[in-house]
Amino acid sequence: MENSYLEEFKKREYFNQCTNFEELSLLMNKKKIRAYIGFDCTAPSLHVGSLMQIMCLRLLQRYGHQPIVLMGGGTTRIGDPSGKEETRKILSEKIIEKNIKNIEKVFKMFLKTKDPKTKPIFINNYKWLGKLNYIKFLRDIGKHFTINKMLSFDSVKLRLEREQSLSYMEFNYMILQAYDFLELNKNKNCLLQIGGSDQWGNIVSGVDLIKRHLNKQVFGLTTPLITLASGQKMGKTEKGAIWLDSKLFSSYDYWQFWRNTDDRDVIKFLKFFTDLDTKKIDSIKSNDINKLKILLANEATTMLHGKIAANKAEQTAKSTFENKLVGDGLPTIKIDKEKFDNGFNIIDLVVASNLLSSKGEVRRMIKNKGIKINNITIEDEQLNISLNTFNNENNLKLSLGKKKHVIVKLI
RNA sequence: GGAGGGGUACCAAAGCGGUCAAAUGGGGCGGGCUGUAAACCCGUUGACUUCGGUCUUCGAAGGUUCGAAUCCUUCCCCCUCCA
Repeated sequence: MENSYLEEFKKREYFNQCTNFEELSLLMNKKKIRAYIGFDCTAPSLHVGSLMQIMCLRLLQRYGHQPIVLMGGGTTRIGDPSGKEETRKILSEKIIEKNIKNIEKVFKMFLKTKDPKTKPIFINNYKWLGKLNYIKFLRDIGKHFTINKMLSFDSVKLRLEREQSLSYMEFNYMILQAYDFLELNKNKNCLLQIGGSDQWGNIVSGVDLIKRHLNKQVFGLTTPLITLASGQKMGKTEKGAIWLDSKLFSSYDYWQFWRNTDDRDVIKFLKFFTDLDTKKIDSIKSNDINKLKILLANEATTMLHGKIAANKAEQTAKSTFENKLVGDGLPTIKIDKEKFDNGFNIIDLVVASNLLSSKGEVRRMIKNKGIKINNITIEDEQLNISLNTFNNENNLKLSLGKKKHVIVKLI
């Protein structure tokens, strides 16, 4: 009988490959296990590109297993060569520490932390990588790796084929990741590593290493690369990453991100990024795709920012888009009342609101009919905004295009 | 170590003494259509401007010239071939 966790894992289409699916299924039926996913600490937070991995851990908890969140504090000091065109920049230790703290917060939003049996274990691989003894490491661990095999991994092969340089440091990344798994197995009895499909080689290396070094069987499981209808990669838009951190990306924007999902991706996203029952999702035949998008936005936002923030985002969106009113969840900027005494030039106002950063850009936008005040398109760049443009609550809605709005408030 | 090729805006790529703030494509942004979607069409894409212009930008620093992304010198980086 297929294990229920793995069954749902497949239903949600998280499944890509497994080192030994049948055995893993048997094991997970027999007992609750610990599984880990490693996260890179290069950035100050995680973005939606890591969301599927987070959801895997969340799912683990729902079935009574315990997730281990491995922070790559040590490996971040090296840089994974996988798929990268160039050598990564090496970050300072201080920044890495700061990043780790911030990233942990993300997990505390997505994962339940009360139940001692399933609460996430946070661990930083710098703990062991930082004090490795080179000679000892080569003798104990290095002997299990052959260069022949290492050269055959895609991450290495691609770099060599393109004749791009691959430093010895980066070349060692997979050994270190394999060693992480070994450490987690020895000290935390971790039996499974999950990761994105690009991690397959590294994961298999860990499974092999544990087999050879401890003669124990452990497992690896990978998730597919998410392909968007638009052909882009999940998580990074041209404007920047969709951060899982309200300081870097507001809950309103986060809600908007999901609300604006491509029609073709909606069902997929509901499976990937919500807890909604897969049967229910499959049975949805809503001819109103926009309702589904709102559902998706609410579910996804609630998970990260909480129900209150999600509701507020929905209400704000409703009043700004449907009723064209001033939604009070919109970002607000405050400006001294006196500055409007002689009128405040529209161009300066847009710049002051941070909607745009250069005056030339504002002029262009005005020419293109992209700037509105209280839903009225601005035609004249000489326009001065006076106090009577504000409503009784001393507010004014300034819009750039259809989707970006700020409230200017007098103080 | 030797011989060549190259570094141009967000990316790719043209330009190879003035007419170059720099063709073209992609991307981005705005408008139209729509459903806060997609596709499509249009505009726009260095900064400041009293809209006359002014300033900064073609790997870095110098130089030649009335004038340089374009020519010369030095330096840095990348690639290809040979050892």
